[in-house]
Parts: sequence; structure tokens; C-alpha cells
Amino acid sequence: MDEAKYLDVFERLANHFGPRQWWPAETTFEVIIGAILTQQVAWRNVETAIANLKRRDVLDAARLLAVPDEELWELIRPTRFFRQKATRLKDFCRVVVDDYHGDLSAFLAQEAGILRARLLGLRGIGKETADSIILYASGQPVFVIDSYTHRIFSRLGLTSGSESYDKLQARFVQNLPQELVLFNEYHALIVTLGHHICRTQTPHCGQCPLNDICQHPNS
DNA sequence: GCCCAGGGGGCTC
DNA sequence: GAGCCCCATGGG
Repeated sequence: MDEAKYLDVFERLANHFGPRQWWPAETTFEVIIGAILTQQVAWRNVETAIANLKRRDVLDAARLLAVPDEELWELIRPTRFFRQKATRLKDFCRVVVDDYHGDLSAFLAQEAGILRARLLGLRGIGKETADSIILYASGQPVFVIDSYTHRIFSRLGLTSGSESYDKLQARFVQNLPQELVLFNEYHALIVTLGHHICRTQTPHCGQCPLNDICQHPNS
């Protein structure tokens, strides 16, 4: 129904910002750790924590499990809620080590629906984090929804802004071809635009690539 | 000093 | 389901 509009928004963002090349990480394990750590925190804080983990050489399920809690807290302290997140990281690592013999690629090779259910069963991994892991670590085309997606598409008049996660995700899936690269870039572009919207309050609308189709009061 | 970041869980109604 | 609080750092 709105296929042309969803593709038009993508084209505008892609032409304006260029390739995002997400996820910024060297390994799939690093993607997953980053996906958990980035919850409700600026990405630069995650970069600090990831750098700490790399320096300590514990970006690996078994080695991360061996780090004492108090030490892990200090390594990931910049990412906020660090005690909770330390537990969440270890909970995930324990599944990989205990249930998949430490073979992360075997865990990620599962079909998207199976993998999603497995991830959602873990404390600290909700729908957005699970879908981010499936898209950016497992490489399967699921569309990731975040708060920027709700905000931006309601301002475009394409959604109400109060849909559930699943409802909004279904809209994207119904209006776009199921292509990995498209889903990958689209979510990354939405986050990029979201950053620009929040940094500059009202005058940003003039240089926004969606300016002429935006229904926001300031545009 | 104030605001808010690439959420999620648990609780209440 | 919606609304609320908890978690608890760092940069603009």
C-alpha cells in the first residue's frame, strides 16, 4: 500500500548520508556485546567499554565468563546500568558455552524465528536487541525498530507513533523487499537521522532530506 | 545544573 | 495493554 513511500524515504536518506556500513565491529561476538551494551546509552560510551574489553582481551564467550564481576563492572562502567549489563553479558556467554560448546557461529546459524525466541528467553534481551543481533550478527533480514523509527515515521504521517513494536515492524516488512542489505542500511540510516534530529532542536528541518514530506510542526 | 543517549524488566491497574 | 519506576555514566 505504501511501498513507494517506504522506498522513497530510504532513497532520500541513503543519498543524503551515504552507506552506513553497520554494525561497527570486528567480530560477530563484538556485535552482540555492543548490542547489549548500547541499550539506553550513547554509542561513544559503548566504544569506550568495547575498547576496555579488547585491551583486557576478553571479547570471547569463555574468557568473558572468567572475568570477576567487580572487574567486569569497571570495564563496562561507561555504558550505564553496568551491574545489570554485566549479568546480561555473562548470561548470554553462558548459553554459548554451555549449550553450543562455545561455537557462536552455530548459535547464529539458526533460523531467524528460532534464534529470536532463544534470544528473547534471555533476561536483558528484548525485541530490539534480539532483532539487531539477528540482522547484524546472524545476517538474516529482520527489520529493527527503535524509538527513532516510531518518531520519524509518525512525523511523516505514515504511522500513528503509538503502534506496538510488532505492528510497526510488520509495516516495514509488508512495504519493503526482504533484502538483507536494505534492512541493514535502512535501520542504520534511521538512527543516523535520529541523531541529527536530537542534536539540533528546531532549525534542523531546513537541511533534513525528508523536509518536504515531513509533517512535524517545525518543518 | 539540566537534558538525554542506538532498552529492558517488573510491577500495578 | 498502558503507565510507572528501576537500573545509575558521560557529553552537550
